[in-house]
Amino acid sequence: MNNRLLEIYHALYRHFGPQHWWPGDSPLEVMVGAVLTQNTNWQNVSRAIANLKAAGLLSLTALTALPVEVLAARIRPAGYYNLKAGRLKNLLALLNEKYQGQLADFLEEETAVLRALLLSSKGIGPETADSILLYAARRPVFVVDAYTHRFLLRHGLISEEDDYHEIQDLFVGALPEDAALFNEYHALIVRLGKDFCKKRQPLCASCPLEWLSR
DNA sequence: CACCAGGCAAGTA
DNA sequence: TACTTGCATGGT
Repeated sequence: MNNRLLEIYHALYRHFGPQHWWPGDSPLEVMVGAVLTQNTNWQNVSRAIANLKAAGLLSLTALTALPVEVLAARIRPAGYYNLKAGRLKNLLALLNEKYQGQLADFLEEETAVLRALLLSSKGIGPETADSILLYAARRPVFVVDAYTHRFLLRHGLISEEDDYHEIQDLFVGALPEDAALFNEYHALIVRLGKDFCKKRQPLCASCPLEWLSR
């Protein structure tokens, strides 16, 4: 029934080509970006990360030493800056207290352990945790975001009440457990969302997945 | 001008 | 348990 999901992947890949995600030069940058992009346009997140880089602050020690108010000021363009500065501090505290600031050790933990640790940090929910697992730790974990939910709903592949884990299991059940595939698939879904599946456009006239509804 | 964007947690009933 | 609300900037 649901190897539609594999067909969809191939259709998206044919249409858009590889997306080269995640935009981030290091695992730390990916983790910071994952928090900053919560309910926020990536363009705004880029500015915030550029600010941190320009100030030489994109390291675990520098961010740890930085007062939370100063961190908030630097990530201002990403929106919710007070909230997100606190969330980043929570994550830094976890790394410092349980892993002595050794990010590499943290990222080598078993996937289930890593996920539980991330979720225990206040401000990291399922999507942010899974983004970090996939894009920073390179684990075969499928990320479900607002775009994923919307395009599946719009094409009648899920119902309103399906939650995060049910949608995630659809993909995991239908696809080979391959981190590179999950990475590309999620990136392609976001690309589809930006180009064809916005909230405003009721139905995608020139959508590359037009064949689905027949 | 209104509405939207790679969410999450806390408050209410 | 099931809604609702706060958080905030920059683009369309």
